[in-house]
Amino acid sequence: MSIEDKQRPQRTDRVTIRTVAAHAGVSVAAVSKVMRNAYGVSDALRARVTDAIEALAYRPSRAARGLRGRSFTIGVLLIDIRNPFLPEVIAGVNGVLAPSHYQAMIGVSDARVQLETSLIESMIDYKMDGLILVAPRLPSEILAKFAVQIPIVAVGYHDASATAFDTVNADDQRGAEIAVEALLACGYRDIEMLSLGERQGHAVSVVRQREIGFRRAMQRGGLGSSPAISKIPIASPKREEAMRKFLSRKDRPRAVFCWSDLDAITLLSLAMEMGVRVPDDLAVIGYDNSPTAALGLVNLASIDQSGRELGQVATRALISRIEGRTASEHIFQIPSLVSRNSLTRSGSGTDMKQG
Amino acid sequence: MSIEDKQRPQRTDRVTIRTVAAHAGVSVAAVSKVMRNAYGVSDALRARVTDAIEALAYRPSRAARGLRGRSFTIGVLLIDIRNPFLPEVIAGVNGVLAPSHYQAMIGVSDARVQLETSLIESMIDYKMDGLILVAPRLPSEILAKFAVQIPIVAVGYHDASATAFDTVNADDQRGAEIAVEALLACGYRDIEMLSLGERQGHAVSVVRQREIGFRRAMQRGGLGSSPAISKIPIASPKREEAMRKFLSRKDRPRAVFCWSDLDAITLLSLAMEMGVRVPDDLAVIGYDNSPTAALGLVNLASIDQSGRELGQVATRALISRIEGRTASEHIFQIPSLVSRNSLTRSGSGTDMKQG
DNA sequence: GACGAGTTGTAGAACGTTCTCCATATAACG
DNA sequence: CGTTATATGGAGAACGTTCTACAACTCGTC
Repeated sequence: MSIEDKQRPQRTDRVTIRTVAAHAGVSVAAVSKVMRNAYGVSDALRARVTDAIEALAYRPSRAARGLRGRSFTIGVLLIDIRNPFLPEVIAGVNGVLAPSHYQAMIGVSDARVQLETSLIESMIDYKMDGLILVAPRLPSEILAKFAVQIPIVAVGYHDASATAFDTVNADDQRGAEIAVEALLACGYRDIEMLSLGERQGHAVSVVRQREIGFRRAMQRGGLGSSPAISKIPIASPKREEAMRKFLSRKDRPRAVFCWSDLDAITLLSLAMEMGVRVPDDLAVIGYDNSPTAALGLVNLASIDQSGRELGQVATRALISRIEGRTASEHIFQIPSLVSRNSLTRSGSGTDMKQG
Repeated sequence: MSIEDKQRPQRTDRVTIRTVAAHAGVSVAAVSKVMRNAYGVSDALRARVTDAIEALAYRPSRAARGLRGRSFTIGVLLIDIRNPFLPEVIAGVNGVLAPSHYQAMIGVSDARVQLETSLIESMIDYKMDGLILVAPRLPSEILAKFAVQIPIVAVGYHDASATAFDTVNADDQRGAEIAVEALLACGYRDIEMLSLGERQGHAVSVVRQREIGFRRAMQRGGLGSSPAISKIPIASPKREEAMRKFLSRKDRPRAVFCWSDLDAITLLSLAMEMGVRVPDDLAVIGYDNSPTAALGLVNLASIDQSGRELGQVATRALISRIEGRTASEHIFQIPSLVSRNSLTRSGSGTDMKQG
């Protein structure tokens, strides 16, 4: 039993930059230069190297790259993977990234601050080139601290005063206003908002922004100085319970604006079960214009904020930041209303857009 | 202008293993040993090092780790992020991983073989410790080739003869059988399956497996040797078109089994729009038991395969493989029926489980 | 009091890139 | 022909870990 017999695990001897260099008869540095198409490479050399790369099917190690320079990977952090709005954002990100040499790696934090922190740290430790955080929970100061180490773009995070990172948002205040205006236009006066009962809802969260917009539009419409906002728990047994309670209230409002389709759709469903007619007894308007809302069976009017576009814009912003921009950008998108039967019987099918 | 003036970008001098070693007054190797809790560390040394780690808030670089040893990251590859079945799998994966020191990074291939390949390669290049592929499109030989380089567990990929990687599946044949048996039990005889029109549907795909199960159960029930299976395109304009056509067919069957809730729900919706009553004119049963199916508004009977559990089982299998197992495992889960109104009026609410 | 066995710590070579200098070749110009 | 600029290729030091050898030290034990 010689030492050689210690079977090295699975040494599938990798094709490294050295292999390529040897095969092409040039130096390692030369290959690296070609890869990064850096300055100082003749056409002849480039050809030789690219041929060798092709012939050997060489792929640079992302781990090694990250150790020294770029990893050509951007991290995307999702608060939650169940909300149908988020896949749209991913689709936007992937769409922009596809033709580039960047790739996206996604982490899911399940809305837990601790996991969120550790995922961001991991992504930094992986030397990813930049981060897109979708609706992060962490406070702005902490994000700023991270942003020193890695370019960051936050989506669905309202902090236009942040200087260390960029933000990309739909104008959630305006979205809520549009919702209220639509309800007013249909003649409803007794309107309430169903919002999210967060443990720690900072002002930066989209939910709070929608509340602000709701209040403002209500006041502007002359409907009292402190319009009613009910908080619905996020977890499943209490959530339905709260909705049922809402639906069976004697002073139930005539119309309701839900912070998310997720809630609006469940509400619609419970309403049907409990014999509350929509929109005759209760008009409902949601947020996100999710695929389910568009189903004829559901037919939920909703505010559309095009997650896809948000993802695209965020990705472009991130890349420009990776490539050197230092001044922060804060981009706003204007949402629009998609009117459907839950708002008014006549609203069926027609998508009336509003600026 | 001296050379020093060339502002180094953002040198946030990182706390490295060397910093920790210096702070604790020990060697780099000692710190590494403590990190990996390797053999040959005294309690005193361990204490000194852990204190230093704590004090400096040291985090090992994942990039550097990957270069030499483990990266403590596992990659999850999703074919598609829109199918509501997939978030469940992720939840299962994250649940098992949470207490460990592993972390999941997710890639989304959008069902494109090329992107799938390049994502797998990227994950290998990142020196991830293992891969969970959910419903991959690549042929078994290619997966086997990858499996030489990195431990792989495939979920929703029926190849029990694979020796290079593990598979974790719900028994999709049995699931389809259960669906057909339920329809038969309700007295339906004229049954058709709505399947997926894939470009390249290999036998390993869950869809084909469900077709096989469908055929077998139909034959066993004495309903002809080649029962009808309609293929529905996956892309959006043609998809609805095909469903409308199906619904308006003169020889439309009395009951239909859909390969996925995704299709079943859209079908339900279109049926309502076109005045086809469910289940009176047409009974419908789906697959996946997605959250939307459970809505009172939708009330779709469906085969439940617990994506969460699949994710958990796959993760455990992967970890055991990472830690040395070489014999391949092929795990099967038995799905169950969740009966609802789309199957029969009386089915409302009660979840009748079947083995 | 020499020798093996066991324990604890360290030096230093990987790992696969990037990137800063530096060396050489060629061109341009007086 | 000498001098200077410019283009092209290469050497070799990082980057932050892991991990194999090996050194040093402590005990028994003969």
